[in-house]
Formats: sequence, structure tokens, C-alpha cells
Amino acid sequence: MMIEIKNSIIKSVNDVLSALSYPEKDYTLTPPKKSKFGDLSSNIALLLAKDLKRSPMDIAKLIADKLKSDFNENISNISVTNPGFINFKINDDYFRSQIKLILNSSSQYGKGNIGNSKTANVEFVSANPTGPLTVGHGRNAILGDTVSNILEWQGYEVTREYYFNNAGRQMRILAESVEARYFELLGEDLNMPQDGYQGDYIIKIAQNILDVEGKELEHGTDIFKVTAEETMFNKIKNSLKNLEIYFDQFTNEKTFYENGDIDTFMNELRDKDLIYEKENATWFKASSLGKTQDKVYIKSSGEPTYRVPDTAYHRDKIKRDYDLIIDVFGADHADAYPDVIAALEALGHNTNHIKILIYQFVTLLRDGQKVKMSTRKADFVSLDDLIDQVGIDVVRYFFIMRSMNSHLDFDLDLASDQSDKNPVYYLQYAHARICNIISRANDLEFALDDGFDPSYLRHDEELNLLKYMVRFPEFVNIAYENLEPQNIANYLQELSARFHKFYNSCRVITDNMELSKSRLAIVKAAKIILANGFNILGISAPERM
RNA sequence: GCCCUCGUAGUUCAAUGGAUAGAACAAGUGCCUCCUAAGCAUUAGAUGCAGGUUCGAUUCCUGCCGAGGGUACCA
Repeated sequence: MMIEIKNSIIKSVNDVLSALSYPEKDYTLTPPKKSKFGDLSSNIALLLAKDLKRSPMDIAKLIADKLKSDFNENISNISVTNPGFINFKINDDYFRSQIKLILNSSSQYGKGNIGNSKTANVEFVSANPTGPLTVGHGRNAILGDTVSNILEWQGYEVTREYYFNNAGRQMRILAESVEARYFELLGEDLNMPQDGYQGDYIIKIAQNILDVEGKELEHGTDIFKVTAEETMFNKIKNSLKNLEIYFDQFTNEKTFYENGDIDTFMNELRDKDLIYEKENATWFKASSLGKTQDKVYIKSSGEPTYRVPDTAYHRDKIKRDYDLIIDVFGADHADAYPDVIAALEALGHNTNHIKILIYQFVTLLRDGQKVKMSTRKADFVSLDDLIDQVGIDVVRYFFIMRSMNSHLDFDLDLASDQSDKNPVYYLQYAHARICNIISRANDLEFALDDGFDPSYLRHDEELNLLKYMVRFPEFVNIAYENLEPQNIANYLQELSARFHKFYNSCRVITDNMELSKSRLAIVKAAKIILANGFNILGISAPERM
């Protein structure tokens, strides 16, 4: 692995530094952007220049000379370039030797072991079942699922969890909206609650209740709420299924009222003098924990705010003893979680293993105008419609190729137009091309079984492809450390570009049997990496397009 | 007002504090007797403004301008 060479160079550099009595620095050793600077490059001399009061170039040359006297067998050249970088060129044979490793590791290539025998909980989507999932929820769903995949690639056992509020105001209004439609269907005047849900799907639920239960239902019966929740949840689960997202656990806030966790939690905060009454409401004294303002915990209406069950829920997750707890929230929740964390810490819980991922909103454009999405006003674009229009791979890739921090624009009018040009096809096409080559080779009875000689791979484009292939584990790890899926999307984009270039200048199936076998090996290895990357991103690896 | 995120090419987005800021779409020009042209090659085009830290800033800090989100009883 690349990491071994890196470590051996770092050790050599450190030996030289101590031999010269140079101070320790937190220097880098990374692949430079331009291949002419070699395969690994260090800034150590630049960092030492000030302390040593010498020019970085002089220092770099001195260190490079010392390093050359103790040559690592995998290093073919060490050079110094302005303004003072030390560049290492790795033997091509080293890269060539990696093909066999990739072929042998196959679907395991790129996996890490950081999460071995560890557990993680990823909470995402968590939309209340008051309406269909929207395009906005799509970003959350795909981000959460992909982050889960990334953790699984590091060995974590991941629980994908969906948390929803079914005891609060929103669900009450949903039930009232359905009830209003039910009695409207029976000929009464429409009596929508204030802030009622306007969507047509409410009427369908009411009609369904009418068909099943008849017209004798009384005002205020539970059936409206129960049926509405169940209907919406089935719809949501179906939308998620369309994206191939499956949850291990659904948790609702009612649980924590019923099992007494919320009472316990409130009492403990009260004991710590963090709860007080004011203006008919019950307050959490967040200000005494360093927050800017206190928060309402129980409204004057008697209903708790979402913070209360949310905090009890997070406490429950902590008690379930995960090594890592991740929440995926939209930017509108950015202000809420610090209070939850503060309350948990006040109760003596360690929260260092809780990571909150905040993603920015998707701005939808229709006819060049921004569309303000509102489930309540039924002004939204459903995730299902989008998937129908462009397909799962395009939707997943679209949301993953951008950083969660970017406020991205999504032009609905261009969505299907752009779907033909979506970059995901560029990646998948590389995979399909390889599959085609392999099937051609099989027809011609090329066999890899009797081995191949990697030294035939001498073309610039072969090495260019190969050198990037071996960096796959590195990028999988970067994506894990940042919890940023787009690192992998970017990698696959560049890998595909290098493959397509290779494809254009190197024929795999030729008259030269030995060369062909070697090239067949490298494209099979490339196919493995593409497929593994697609696997993490949750997109398909088509054999033909 | 205050807090969070963002501002990069005509457009949508990339870029662990590094070397000549990358793609895609849109625009221009080439390449299919040859494993799929959903491709390759090639031209043009960008870091909001003003300071600061640093050998080096798209990246870190301050101010301003602009966008999105939040802001004590929606979640």
C-alpha cells in the first residue's frame, strides 16, 4: 500500500532531521497536483527556513542529498524544486505490483479498519409524516445513507435510524386537516384548522377513511390521526425504497413519554436547578451553561417543545452505547442541536462522539424563479416525481457530488435535460466500456488464469491511470475523516477521466497476447475500483449503456 | 440587530495553507475503415470588495457588500 512507502519516507526524513539537529515540524508528504513534481512531495524545507535563517532551497538540497545516501528501494528519484519542495518519484514497478493486490482484494479493495468492532448510529431523514418527502428531504436522505456507507467501509456496524415526532402539534394539525376533509366529503362546510395541510393527499386519505370506515365517524376520533400517520409513513418508506434506502430502526417521540424517560430527564434537570417557570411556561436555563439565551421547554399551552423529546431521544442513543452518533440536519435545525448537547452535558454525558452534519438547503428554480417549498401549503416538488423524471443514479449523484455546505441550485426545468448530461454517466460509461472489453476478451478466449506480466505496462496513460487507482483507499479514508461523500465523487470523476484517456490511446485487445493480458488486468482492476466507489455512493455499475 | 453557512469561468459546482485554481453544461475547432463518440483532443473564460497573518491564502483572521437559514413558547 501507498501508506507503507509514505511511512518509510517519513522515517527517513525524520532520521535526517535529527542527524542535522533540526527542530521538529508538522510537515506534509502528499501527492502533488502535477505529475512532473513526482509522486510525493514535502514542504519540510519551507517550514524550516525561518528557524534556520537559511533559504528553503538550500535546506531542501541538503536534506535531499542526505536522503539520497540512504535510498529506499521503492524510490527512484529525489529532486528539489522551487520554492523549496522535496519531491520523491516512486518506482513504476511498485505501482505495477499493485494490480495484483487490487484483483485479489476485489470488492474489499479500499476498505479500512478504523471502525472494526465499533458501532455507529446515523440518524437521518427524520421527516415527520405530515406529507410526502420533498426534493429537500432527498439531500438529507442521500447524504445520510452515503455517510452510513462510508462508515461501513471503515468497518463500523451502522444502525440507520429514522426519528419522528408523532405526539406534537404538527401531527395534531395533520389529523385535524384530514378530519376537516372527511366531513367536507360528507357535505359539511370545510373547517380547516389554522395552518392546516392543504395538499390533495389529505383529501385522498379522508376519502380512504370514508371508504373503509363509513360515514358514521365522530368528530375527534383517533382514526384520523392513526390513519394519516400510517398512510404517510407508508408513502415515505416507499419513496425511500425508490432510492434504495432502508432503515434499521424507526423511533418516535411517544416512546419517551410513555417509558418515563422525559419525566426522569426533566426531574434531573430540575435537581440541577436548570429548570424554572416563567410566564406560564417552563424554561431550560441554557444561559447558565454558556448559551446566549434560555429556551422554552414546556409551552404555556402545556405542550413540550421539540427540544424535550429530542434531548431524551439523544440520551437514549447515548445509553445504547454507540461509538459514534451522527445526526444529519438541514440548516434550519442548526440552532437547535447546541441546546440538546448542552443539556446532555449538564446531565454528565460525554457528547464528544456525537457529530452533527448540517447541510444547506436546495434552492429550487422553476421558470427561473425560486420556489419556496412548504409541506403545509402543498407547495413542493416530491422526491418521487424527481426520481421518476431522472432516475435514481442521477438523483443520488446530483446530491452527493456537492459539498453539504454548498447552497445548491436545482433547476427543475433543466432537470430532465441535464439528466442526459449528468456527470454520473461519465463514470458509469467508463465501467460499461470496461465490461465490454472484458466480454470481448472472453469471446476471444483470453485468459488471465495463467498470469500476466505487469512490466508490459509502460505507456504514459497506463501509469497515469494506475497511479490514481492506487489512491482509492486514501480517498475513502479522507471521505471518512471529513464525512464528506463528495470526496469520493470527485475521485471517481478523475479516475474515469484517466480511464477514458487510457482507452483512447491504448487498445486492450491486440495481436500481442502478453500486452493484452496485462492491459486486461489493469482494466479489470479499474473496474473493481469503479464498482467499489459506486457501491459507496449507492449508484449502479452498468455492464452496458 | 445578533448567530450559522455560502460568495470561484456566461451557468451549476470542485480544490488536506502549497507549485500553472480544476470539471461539467453553454460557445468555437478537430477526431469514428480501430475493444461503445454517453468518448478523446483543442480554443476562450473565474477566486465579491478592502485590509491582515504567512516563505506561500480560494482556504485562516477583521471589516464591508451580497445570498440562504436561524433568532426565546413551529420542528
